[in-house]
Amino acid sequence: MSAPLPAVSGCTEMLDSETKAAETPEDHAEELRLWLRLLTCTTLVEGEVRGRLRQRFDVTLPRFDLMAQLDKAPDGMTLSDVSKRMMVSNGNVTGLVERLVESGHLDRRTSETDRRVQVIRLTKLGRAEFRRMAAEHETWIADLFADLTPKDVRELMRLLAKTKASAQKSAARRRS
Amino acid sequence: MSAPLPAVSGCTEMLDSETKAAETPEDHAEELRLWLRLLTCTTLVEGEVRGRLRQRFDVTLPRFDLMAQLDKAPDGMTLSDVSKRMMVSNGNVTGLVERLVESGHLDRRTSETDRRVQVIRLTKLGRAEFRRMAAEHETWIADLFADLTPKDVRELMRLLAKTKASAQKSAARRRS
DNA sequence: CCAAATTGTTTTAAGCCTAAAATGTTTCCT
DNA sequence: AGGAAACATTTTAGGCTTAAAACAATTTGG
Repeated sequence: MSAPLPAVSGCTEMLDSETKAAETPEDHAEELRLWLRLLTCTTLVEGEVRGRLRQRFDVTLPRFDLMAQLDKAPDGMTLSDVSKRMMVSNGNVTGLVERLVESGHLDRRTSETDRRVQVIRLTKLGRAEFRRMAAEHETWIADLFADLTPKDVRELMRLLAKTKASAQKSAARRRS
Repeated sequence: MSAPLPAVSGCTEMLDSETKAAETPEDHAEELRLWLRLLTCTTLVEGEVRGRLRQRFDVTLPRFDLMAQLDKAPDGMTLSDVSKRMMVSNGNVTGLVERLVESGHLDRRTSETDRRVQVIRLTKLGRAEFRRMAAEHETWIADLFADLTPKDVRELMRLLAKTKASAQKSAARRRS
């Protein structure tokens, strides 16, 4: 539709692209490019945030992310909840929590009504440190996205919501 | 400007938000939400692609990404080039290449004009396997983004380009 | 009631990833 | 020429991440 492709696809000119669409090896180069650009943006921002967190607070991004989840849940969360929210594996959370309990940022206890469940919370220290980091973090993000107008931001939010829904649908389709 | 904030910022009503902008503790909640949504989308798609690559081809995403870089460079690339393109650390590439040479997908040789430099290329096997994977990969991406119209895709490309430029500028600002 | 399925978590094995230090090579400058 | 700076890569130490298997506790359906 727009970008010229390198002379790779060996198909000859389509005479009737409308009616023969189903038989054409479809061109998804645009979607591919979109995915790469999405990934680039995320990698870029994530790398910056990671580096600043390390330099300023000597903390890793996964630890910060975990604390961010807990900050929104004053009554604590189960490990499964955290793992779903963060979209990482269960085993990953186990280790992360271990280290944060060790450093005094988290409190972990077994649920009294279901002894399978571990409930974790921020400690006073953990909450205080997180708030300090979060405040600065917000300014970094603002700076990283500074060239976007409020309209750009709104539009991106809308399109990314649509993207997320599309991807979730596709993922569900595969699982079924 | 748009979303109501929880009663956290203790400042009283602004009478003149235009002229006093510099003194207000600024609200960057929208950018923060945008960042989280961007991250969610990427994580979602990345997770799907990772899982499908493993199931269908028993290959990891980083290996696939590295082969994708090399497929575009028939004359090979240096490790530094690869590391810059992939936006990962040098040491990371060293290990990745090691394993791919081991499995017969990559060929690595020391440059004859500069003995510091290692040039890597896809082997015949590596190229063939990559092409097979890439063809399928493209259909996965198309499916994951299927609900986006061509216009959505164009608009996202534009806005993400702007986002990338903004983030790069911010990162450069910090490094200087 | 009790076996089977389900759920929540941890463990394991392997690989990915980073920052920083170390190593080897080339270039630059006087 | 010869030492300093720059460059490309590897090594190191530590942490992150995953999938799959193992374990423990609860729920479910005969």
